[in-house]
Amino acid sequence: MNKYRTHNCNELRKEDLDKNISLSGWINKKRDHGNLLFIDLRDNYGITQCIIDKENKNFLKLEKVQLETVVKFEGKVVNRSNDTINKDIDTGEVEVAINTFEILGTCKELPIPVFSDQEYAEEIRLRYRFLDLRRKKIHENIILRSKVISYIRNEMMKLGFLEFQTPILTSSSPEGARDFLVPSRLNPGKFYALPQAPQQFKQLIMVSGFDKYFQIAPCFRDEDARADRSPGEFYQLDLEMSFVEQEDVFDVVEKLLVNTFKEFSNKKLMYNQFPKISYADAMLKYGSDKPDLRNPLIINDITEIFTRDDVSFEIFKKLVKSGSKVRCISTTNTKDKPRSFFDNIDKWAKEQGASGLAYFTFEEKGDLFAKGPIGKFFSKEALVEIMKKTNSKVGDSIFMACGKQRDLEKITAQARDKIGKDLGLIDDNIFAFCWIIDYPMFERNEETNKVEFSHNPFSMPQGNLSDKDFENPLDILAFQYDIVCNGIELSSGAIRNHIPELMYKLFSIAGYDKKQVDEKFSGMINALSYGAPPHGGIAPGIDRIVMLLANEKNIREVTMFPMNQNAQDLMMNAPSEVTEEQLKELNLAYKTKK
RNA sequence: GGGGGUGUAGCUCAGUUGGUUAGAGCGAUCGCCUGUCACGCGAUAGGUCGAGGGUUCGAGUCCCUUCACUCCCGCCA
Repeated sequence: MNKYRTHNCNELRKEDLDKNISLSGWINKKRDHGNLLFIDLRDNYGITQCIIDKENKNFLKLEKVQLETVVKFEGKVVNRSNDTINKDIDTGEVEVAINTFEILGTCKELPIPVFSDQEYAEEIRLRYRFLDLRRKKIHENIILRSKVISYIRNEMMKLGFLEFQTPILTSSSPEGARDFLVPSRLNPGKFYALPQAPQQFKQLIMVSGFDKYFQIAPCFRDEDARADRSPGEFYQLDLEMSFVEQEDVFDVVEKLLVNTFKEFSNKKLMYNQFPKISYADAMLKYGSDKPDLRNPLIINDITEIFTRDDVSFEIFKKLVKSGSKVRCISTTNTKDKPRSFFDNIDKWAKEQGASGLAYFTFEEKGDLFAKGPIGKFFSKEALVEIMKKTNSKVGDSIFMACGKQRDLEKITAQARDKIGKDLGLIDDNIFAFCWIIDYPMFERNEETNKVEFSHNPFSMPQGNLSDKDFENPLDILAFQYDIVCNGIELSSGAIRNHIPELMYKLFSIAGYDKKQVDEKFSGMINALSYGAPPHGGIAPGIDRIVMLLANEKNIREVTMFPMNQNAQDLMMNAPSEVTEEQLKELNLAYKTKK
């Protein structure tokens, strides 16, 4: 028999009445009636009410024991009278009459209570993460994460994928995020990098003939944190398949995600087959390549309106003449919204650094007219044209902004979210997935004016490219795709370029000559020239999937031991200083910043 | 690197126009209480008001600087 327990704290039922049992766990809560003491004993599995009274010689000692002390109780399972049954816990029909107890682990005064629904400052939660993790909600989130990962792993194996580990110490790559570097003791002056993703390795696995690979892969990027982005490390379901086209990858991932989300959430899926939206369409209609499709609002381009003679909104007309565009959002039946609704949105837009959002409402009093501060600048005919372009009717309102394309996309995308939320148009009980496809291969860096890879340099360009196509590299599309859910980017992937000559060509457009490519990507480019299968894959973010399933807005709520915004682990005290000897051994010296 | 928010007891927070000794709930300690499940009742302890400087007869409150945490922008192929 186990020394500590015969049952866990969620096991005892009516059938166990009169049994002599032992339980071990944490003292979750005490209710001390002076001569009668109730103790809720908690472990990973649940809670059992235990009871002792003054007749027992241990009563006075137990009365003094602190919350969160780890104890072992020996006692008898006894019945609860009908009026004292607790339906909120699984063991609520019985309780344990304590005979003896033993303290297994003492507990000092708590810096944060474990038994409480209160919110606490993150700093203290992270410092005492082991206490925080005892609390119900986050404890369940972490268990959910474990179950989701097991489920995914199981599904992947059923689909014929093999799981492989790839190196954590690898080489720095010139593209992408900032690397975490690790000095090499045996190779002075040289550094490993932690992988931003096992990108090259998974392609090499395909070249090695393994056909279908997956891994719950740690990825390391030294970039600043956000609510949905941990600093340091995160996990991806990294997968890659040989002899596939884009649609084959879509099939696998779509089924996997639909099954996973149906298994672990009661929320409805808006689409069982994810709609496919081209990058260009997404940028126009949603101003973003991660649109929240729960939000029905759509952005329209009405630049043309401002070239008409019967429109006299001179500020916009002038800007349009010098190359700016005008885009708008139409809201349904908002004519009765108070003035403050419109002004708040305009004010909000100014706070976002835009020049504001102009607005008016289509109204009819015998004749069609636009109500609002700028309504008078539009003729009836112009209004009809706007209604046509935006699919609006009388009673609807138009919010518009004017600017350079990129700024305009940004502010209208934010405005779409803001107005959608303000109008209550977003159903929180829905998951709306979509694919974003047809990403451009290259984009122009606005600062340097250089052509750069817009996403992954290893992606396969679309079409049979002739030399002529390379004269306009910005027009080349890639077999590159993202999955988005409720406005959160869940993953990105691509069909890879497995043809070395084509790879050199594309890299040359981004300003890398053959020698540089050979140096930087030696492992890959070399491998591709020894018989590489066509292949492609994707890498859904595990943390964000669990975040959506757990209905959390912050990734730290589904991460066991996260770092804070400054990439510090407050519990383990990382990063920390190292000794002179350690630095010397690594041939390192550092300069103080000043 | 930049912008916003927050910082008062171990924890969560209140603190009016600048005005006497800075409060509450939970937790801790002590006492009372035999059916609670957020048990109840009474008492006690617990504070460099994030830090530094300034204005003022007087600063938790106003001003400046700075630190920490957080959200956002940049960044994140």
